[in-house]
Amino acid sequence: MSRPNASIYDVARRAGVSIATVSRVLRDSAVVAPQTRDRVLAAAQELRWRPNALARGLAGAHHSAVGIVFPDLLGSYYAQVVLGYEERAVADERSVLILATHGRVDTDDLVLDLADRVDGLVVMDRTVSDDVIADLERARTPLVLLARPGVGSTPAVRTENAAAAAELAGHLLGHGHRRIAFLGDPDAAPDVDERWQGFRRAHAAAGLRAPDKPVRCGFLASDGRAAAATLLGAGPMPSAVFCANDDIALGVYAAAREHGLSLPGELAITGWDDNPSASAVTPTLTTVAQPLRDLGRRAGELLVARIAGHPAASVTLPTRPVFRHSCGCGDAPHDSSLSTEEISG
Amino acid sequence: MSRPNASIYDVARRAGVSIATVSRVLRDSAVVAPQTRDRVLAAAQELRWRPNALARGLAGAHHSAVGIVFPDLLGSYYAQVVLGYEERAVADERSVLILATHGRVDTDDLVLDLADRVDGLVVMDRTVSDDVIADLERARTPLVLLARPGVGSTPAVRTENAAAAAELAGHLLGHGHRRIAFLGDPDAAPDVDERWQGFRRAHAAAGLRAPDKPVRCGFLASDGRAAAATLLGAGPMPSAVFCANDDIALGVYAAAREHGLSLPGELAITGWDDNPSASAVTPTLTTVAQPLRDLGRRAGELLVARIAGHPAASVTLPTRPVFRHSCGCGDAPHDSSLSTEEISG
DNA sequence: TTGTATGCGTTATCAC
DNA sequence: GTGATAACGCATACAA
Repeated sequence: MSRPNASIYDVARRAGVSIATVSRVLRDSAVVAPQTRDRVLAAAQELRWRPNALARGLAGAHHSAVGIVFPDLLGSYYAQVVLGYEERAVADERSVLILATHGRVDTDDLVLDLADRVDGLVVMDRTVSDDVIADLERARTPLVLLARPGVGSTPAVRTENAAAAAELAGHLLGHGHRRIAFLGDPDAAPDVDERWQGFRRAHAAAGLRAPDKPVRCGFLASDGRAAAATLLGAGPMPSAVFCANDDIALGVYAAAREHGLSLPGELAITGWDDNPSASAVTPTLTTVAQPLRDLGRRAGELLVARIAGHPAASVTLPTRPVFRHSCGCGDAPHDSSLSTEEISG
Repeated sequence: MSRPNASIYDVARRAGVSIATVSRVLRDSAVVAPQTRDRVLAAAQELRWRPNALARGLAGAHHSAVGIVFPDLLGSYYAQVVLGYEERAVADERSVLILATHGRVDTDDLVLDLADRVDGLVVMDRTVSDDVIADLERARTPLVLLARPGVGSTPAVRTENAAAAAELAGHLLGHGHRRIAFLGDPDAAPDVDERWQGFRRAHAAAGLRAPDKPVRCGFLASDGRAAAATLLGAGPMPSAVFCANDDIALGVYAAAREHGLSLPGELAITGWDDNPSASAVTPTLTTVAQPLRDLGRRAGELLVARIAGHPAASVTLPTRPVFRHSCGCGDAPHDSSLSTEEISG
């Protein structure tokens, strides 16, 4: 709204046509005589006219924009997902509005406001209350859930967690580990909860007893470091640590070194995400790769489809354990095959 | 645009008042009789009415939104800055639109489109051509530059680079290093260029000869790793590596280990940014801390001021070298004082 | 204190 | 092919 700019009327006048014609050439809809078209284009150019997005939206009943709500951008996870989403949205000629909830509590109103400015919305994790989700659905706002289970008829885009977690935990168990700590907060995100479930399932499948509860901590390296410091400082030491993500795992590396523990000999460690740094640290980190960028992209795709009125079904993207050195594997790290095929429905 | 919703007319009718009155209570502007106000509020509630953002913007000639253009969100840098910006914008009741340029070349049009949907714009690095910057200024779009020099009367928010780089390089020189490689691409970002200048200045000040040119590489750990692999594989080995950011430095750690080099004994390393992982790796990384979140916040602040019509001057935020172990310092890491006071103008 | 009327800059439905 | 003109939903002078 910075330009006290030319309007469609000015262009029409200068080109000697009506605004209807200007609108037509602008959207190259309908048939316009080539020479008329050229005159309009020339006039628009000379006046440096750019159609007003607000007016266009009001008249056309659409924003040409989509939104996404996420907790924050710390760590490598959200940034990648958001980037994939943005890419898809822009490819569809839509602007993307973001809303980070941080630790804010008054989030509901912000989300509702955001919803008023877009044609559709992607909501990650548990950033938005189920009440608001329901309100939005009731108001017919096209919605796609990301990294959280679908509710009602709202589709969700997710990555597979439980099976991969079970495979990874089973692998650790196979290495002979009998005291494996789980670092991460199942209540912090649905994904973590599913990893925790898979972790327990692997123990059960092996006829072993999993720890009663996880060692709860945040998603950052500093969180993992603090949690590990406590863990390693008291009580019976675990021989392995299953971390909810790579950042946490990296924090555990630091804590383990401070305790003079050799890795993976005295402490095996696994992460999740396959960060760029996962393959750069020593020992290289055994983790689970997941298509973060695609995750965002698919969410954008589903949303665009819903906006167009097409039905959209939930999708679960496959994940893949990547065995490197930190779990105790030797010099021949190998990748597992996909833990799951892509699932629709 | 999902709700075939109630309009201000519906609310007015239901409350038995005119739309002007509804508008008044909505913005609680002017004086409205308490009981009238209550009736309107009740009607709005019952109809679940939410004012149309497009219509509001069109009538009021503003978007209540701001935008930001950045290259991507990889690494820890941009994400933090964007987060700070978003926070500030939302505090001002503005939505934030993002545009990542990735490697795209047709960026100019996207930026112009974005500009049509916001009240003001922040542009990072060299994501936008100077031509477009000029166009935007000419069109009176409030603009703030971020992590790049100001142009004309457009204010910029930056962090100090040259002095801190000189201090850091001088420190390395003080440790006795005589072959220090610079890893990073001065052409990739103005900040990197200034670090390169400071790096050279320190050599000159010590009467020593700096390398003729930098070892150019991208911003990611993988880039640093590849560059370091080449560097360490051929020619005379440097005894220290000055990296343009922490991610690059982490990549160098990996390459150094593959070459069997002990750190920092056989190779000293410094980074930039003070990532969360900088203090978690072994040896802890000597780097330069800069207030990323504030950087974004200040940009938002300046932009909001400009939008309000206030004059806004450029700002340079202070940075601070953090000496840890990777540069060869012993067990008593210490922080330097601020490299600069905050500078306005 | 409240209502009337007009403008904001498009799109789209009609005629011509 | 092109031109009037009515929405679109709200804000706001101007009246009352």
